[in-house]
Amino acid sequence: MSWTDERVELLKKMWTEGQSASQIAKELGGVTRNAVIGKVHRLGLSNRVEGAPAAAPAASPAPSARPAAEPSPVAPAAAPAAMNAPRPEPEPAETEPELEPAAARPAAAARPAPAPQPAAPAPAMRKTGIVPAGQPLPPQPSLNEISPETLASVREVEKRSRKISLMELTERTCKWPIGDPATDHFYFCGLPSQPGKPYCEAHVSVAFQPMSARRDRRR
DNA sequence: CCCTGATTCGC
DNA sequence: GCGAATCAGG
Repeated sequence: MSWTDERVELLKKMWTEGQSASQIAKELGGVTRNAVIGKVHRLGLSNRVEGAPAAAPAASPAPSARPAAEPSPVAPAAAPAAMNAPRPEPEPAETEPELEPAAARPAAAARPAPAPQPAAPAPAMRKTGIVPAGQPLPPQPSLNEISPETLASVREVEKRSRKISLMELTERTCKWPIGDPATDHFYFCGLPSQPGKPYCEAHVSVAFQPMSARRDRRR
């Protein structure tokens, strides 16, 4: 493989968007992330600053937070297929890469995760009256069990998700489903999952919640 | 161990 | 110019 104009352009685009070198390499095919990085430097666009820190931080296991206790899963296998039905399209289109690093994950930091109790079964879906494609949706945490901050960060993440298909899921990709499985607008988050967990940081914070937090929020 | 980008240097 | 190997770091 060689650096054709097209490939270079895709490289530039993805790098500008904040994609990691490995993701770019995967997309291009036939090159390693080293090749991508090398090319990036030779092109002189190494300075990726200027409001585009997107790349999923491949976070290292937080040492201080989350001691020994594991939070109780809200609905591990269940899918939050349609968090709220009125949502039209998750499509970010070709808009600005508008990003805010710090604000993107406030909820995760704000959840110390105390000792968990046995998880209660996921509550049945609230009567919203909207069933997009005829098929019943899987059980999912109701909206009033998710803190507004967490919800907001999740929505942000979903805009930035890699939108991968079932076949593209691996051990280390977030398996959080987005959209309605019965429609064309269905995909998986695909961002790097937390080590040992099926979801990325943001979705872990929704799926795994301490009982106390859930109790406090329940109505 | 997973990942990130940066640098070096033989080709 | 290219990119594997290596380095430094989260």
